[in-house]
Amino acid sequence: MGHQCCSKQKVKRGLWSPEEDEKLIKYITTHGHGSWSSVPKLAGLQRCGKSCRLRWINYLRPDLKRGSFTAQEERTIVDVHRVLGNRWAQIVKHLPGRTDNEVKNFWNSCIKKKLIAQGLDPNTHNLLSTNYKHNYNSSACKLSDHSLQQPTSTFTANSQIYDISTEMKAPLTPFPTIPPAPDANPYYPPLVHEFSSILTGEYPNPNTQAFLECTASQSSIGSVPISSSTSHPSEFGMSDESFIWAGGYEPIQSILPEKKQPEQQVLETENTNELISVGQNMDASFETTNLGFDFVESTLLPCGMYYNPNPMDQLAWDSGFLQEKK
DNA sequence: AACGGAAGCAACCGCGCGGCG
DNA sequence: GCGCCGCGCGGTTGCTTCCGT
Repeated sequence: MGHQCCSKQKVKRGLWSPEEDEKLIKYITTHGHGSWSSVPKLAGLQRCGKSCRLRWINYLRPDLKRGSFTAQEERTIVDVHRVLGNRWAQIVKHLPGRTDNEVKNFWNSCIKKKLIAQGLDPNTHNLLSTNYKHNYNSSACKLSDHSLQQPTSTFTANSQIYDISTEMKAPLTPFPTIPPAPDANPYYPPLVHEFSSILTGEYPNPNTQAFLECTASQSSIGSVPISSSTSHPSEFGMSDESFIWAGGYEPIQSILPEKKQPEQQVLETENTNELISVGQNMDASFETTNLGFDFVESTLLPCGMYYNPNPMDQLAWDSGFLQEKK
């Protein structure tokens, strides 16, 4: 049975041939898609409009990013999914060049299994029972596990800023309980409660200390430094890859930050691809601050905790400079 | 080399929503 | 208000490729 939209036509189904692709590309790049239902006829295709639309959006669009997901994209997906659930169309808005279908497939084929293998319920992102985890361990994804070894999160405050305001499934419930520390869970690396103490700690690499002191000393609310950073680890001879966040799992209660102008928060992140994309995400988030929501600084943690990341933390998270890799 | 199961991914299906007459 | 239509979305299917035996 064909689609409703094309029940009167004889339509082809299944995989698209290169010739069909060519016809569709040629038509849309020349005329735009307009009404999808009329595209097949006008483009000379024996397909239904729905199929044309899907083919264009998921495969032929020129702005698509091909190739496997990066660790950063993976973290973004997890972060946003934690807030939105399976709303792929919303999730994919935070992954330029990706399609909802692609993200959905990636989630189902890989991330979901990774989360389960780590003892996390992929639906709720909360801890699973031991038995459940055990039962799924054997089916863990065999794809690259870079994200398991090196946290590279953007922490996507942008997506959560926007989506919390408009689409959050449940209200934030700050700190019902503090869960035990998961074992080096890459999806939920610890956050910055001990950030300020780190600043006064001792580091084998003096550059680390210098960088931390320089970049995170602007101001603070409570024990949480609120700062903008104009520095980059590389300026202190630090390699992005040489540091990872590996602290304890100690969430911090959200403290509403001072209202800050978005421009003040923009990081200079041109030095690595990783940080460039951080900057892009941050820029996107700043746009949403125009909406005037009070919780623009909030983001979610597992188990209903939340925390307000600031740009310094964002950078810290991504470059992983807070502690040296063992 | 052959086979079977698992994984990956493109495409389909059905439903809900919004615009319009 | 109602029905129709087109579109977009999320879930699912099924084909292809990969990988271990």
